[in-house]
Amino acid sequence: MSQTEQDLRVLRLLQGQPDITQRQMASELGISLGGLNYCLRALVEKGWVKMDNFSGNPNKLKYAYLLTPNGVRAKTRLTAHFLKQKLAEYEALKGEIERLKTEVAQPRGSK
Amino acid sequence: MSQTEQDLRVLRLLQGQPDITQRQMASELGISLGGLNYCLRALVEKGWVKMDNFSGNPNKLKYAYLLTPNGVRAKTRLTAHFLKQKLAEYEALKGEIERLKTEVAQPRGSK
DNA sequence: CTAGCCTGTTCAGCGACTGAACAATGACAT
DNA sequence: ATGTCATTGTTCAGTCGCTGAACAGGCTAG
Repeated sequence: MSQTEQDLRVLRLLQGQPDITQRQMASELGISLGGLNYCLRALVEKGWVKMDNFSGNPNKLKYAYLLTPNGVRAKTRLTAHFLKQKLAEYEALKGEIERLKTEVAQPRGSK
Repeated sequence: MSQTEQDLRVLRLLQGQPDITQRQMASELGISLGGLNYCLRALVEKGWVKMDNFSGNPNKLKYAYLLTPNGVRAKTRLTAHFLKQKLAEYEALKGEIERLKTEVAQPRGSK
């Protein structure tokens, strides 16, 4: 999976559910905790996600992961980008599948 | 891309064109020369591909990359495997595309 | 106060590469 | 023969996106 696609999946998850633990995110996306932390850090670095202390207590470990305005814009842009890309993929798969069917039906070297 | 899919792409390339340079292969597959060499080495290690000196001269650098009998069997098996997987991917993409269309049409936070 | 649980953080290691340098060979011109 | 050059495969340090495991800080129940 490409990094930008992973980004979009995280953004989608957070927009619907800002108060979610990193472990829940990781499980939802099917990756490890360390891996998710790595992705999330990159999103914060890009300014797309902000980690806010939950309920205003400065010493709590639990965070809310909020999309910044730039994050919302990025999500819209990425969504459009992947819609386009996935439509192309879809068409490409048709051809790929036909080719595979042919090869399975008539393997070279068969008698 | 998964390693096994990359394997299949290399096998397909070689079955059609055993006398091809590593640079041509890399270019065809859209990866670097070092990367292709890495993949190819793994295929030789698995016994799916044999590197033969071209034209019987033991000191030539140019090789022919031949599929072994096991290589041919592996290619058939992988082809069937990916046919099945890609049909599933195809179905999954339909849903994914519909979801993306909805999000593009009705972005959250729009007035 | 202590034990246990839930948080996020960190880090060594790994797989699949990239990019660049390198080395061996053959062909060609001088 | 000798020097140059293009063409080949090989090697290696470094990067990226992770995994799995250990770690540390804070809350809650007993």
